[in-house]
Amino acid sequence: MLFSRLPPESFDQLLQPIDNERHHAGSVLYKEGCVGKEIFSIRSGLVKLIRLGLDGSERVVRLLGKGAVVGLELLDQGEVYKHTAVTLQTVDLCRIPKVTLFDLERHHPELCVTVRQKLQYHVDRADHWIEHLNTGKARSRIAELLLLLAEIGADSNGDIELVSRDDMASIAGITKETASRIIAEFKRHRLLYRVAANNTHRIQAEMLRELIQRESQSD
Amino acid sequence: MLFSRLPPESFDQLLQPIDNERHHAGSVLYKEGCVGKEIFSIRSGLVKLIRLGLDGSERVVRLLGKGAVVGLELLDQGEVYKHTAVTLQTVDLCRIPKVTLFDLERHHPELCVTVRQKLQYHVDRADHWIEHLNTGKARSRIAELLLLLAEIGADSNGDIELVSRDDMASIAGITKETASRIIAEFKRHRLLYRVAANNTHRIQAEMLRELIQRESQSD
DNA sequence: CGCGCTTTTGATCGTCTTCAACTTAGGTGG
DNA sequence: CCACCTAAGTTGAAGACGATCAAAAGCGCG
Repeated sequence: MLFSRLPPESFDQLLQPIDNERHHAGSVLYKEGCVGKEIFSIRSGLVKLIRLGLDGSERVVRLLGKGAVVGLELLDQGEVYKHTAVTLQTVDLCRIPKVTLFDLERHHPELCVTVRQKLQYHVDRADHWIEHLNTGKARSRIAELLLLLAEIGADSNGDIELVSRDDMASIAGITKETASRIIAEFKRHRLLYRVAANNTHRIQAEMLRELIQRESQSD
Repeated sequence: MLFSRLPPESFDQLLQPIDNERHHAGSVLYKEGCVGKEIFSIRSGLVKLIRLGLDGSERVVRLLGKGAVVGLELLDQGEVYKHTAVTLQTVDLCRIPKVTLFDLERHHPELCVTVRQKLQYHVDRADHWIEHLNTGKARSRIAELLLLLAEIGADSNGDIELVSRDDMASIAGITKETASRIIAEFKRHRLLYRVAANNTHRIQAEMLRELIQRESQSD
């Protein structure tokens, strides 16, 4: 994670502690516009970053999993968070005070590069979001979403936990009804099926990719 | 720009030069997937970053103007560019070899923070893109686009240079015909009008914002 | 078991896409 | 300087896709 390249003794005399925490699904890590002093490194589970519209509607702008760091905007850009961060599953994370990061950075300048890489990851994810989750027909977008979930949120078996239809809708820029219909269609065609009592699902990644290709060439 | 906080003498003995260049509209700065050794700091004019789809279609993922730096992915992330960068207008820029940046960074560790801020800017722009240019009805999106152009690309009079209908379409995730119709409608309602022989236009920012609000509450 | 919430499904409606024809603008060469 | 050519933009008509509204079904939980 963020500090994996630092020697253990660097942590001996920190002014503020780095906490490990476990959150259940639906926990709000922080809110858009609120002053904050902590960033979060995700050890496991999925977190969504959302923006609230004037009318109260929410738009998901990023899904982040293991290894990602959220709240980095606090470092270079003022004291308020730019998104609301909500856990989508049970999430294990480190809560890192911003001052702690500054402390460590003073003795380990190379940490700045690590942070930059974490930021670059956000850029890459955002670009991918625009290109794949907000482009093309609804069917393709949901297919892309399933592939994304498999990429960043798969368990040891490669299985995924589906997000709510509302979240799917807000991710893909469609309505929850459309999302529901498409998921139902995918299940009927066996592109997606449940493998446990909870909402653990398995996807046919290759067939989903073929579907995406078909949809785009017909346009 | 990127080096504004560095002392002038830092540039005396650089191994490689920093060039100032002027490009006309339609110039390709670099291509997605190509190995590159230079980043670009924009002094004036607009640049688009695009991603190419499997079918040859292009998707604009960012518009950048004065002060933005493009190609930063080379620093932390391998040697190839992740987008194709194309100038939309006459653009003045600095071409900065990546090794030069590393050189300078060695003697000026604070430069790393500056780079981080430039990256954070990309994240902010990408989030804004998702929230405003890829959400809601086509009319709102085009209105948002005009506001964006005014924000990052306005001249000293606050006037903007319109982008092509194709670019509008690729930015907002709609078709060029729809973009054309909406621009025509805006002109009819005097939300937008030409102020010179070239395509310099003036917008009624406040009325556009009202339009956006109206559209979203009726959903 | 009943309550509330999410999901599903259906029917209708509106927006945007698509395809095609036409117009305009810009650039080149006669 | 104008005729021509090509690319960009405009406009219309048709149809598709997704949104919307409404109702029913499924599900978790007290």
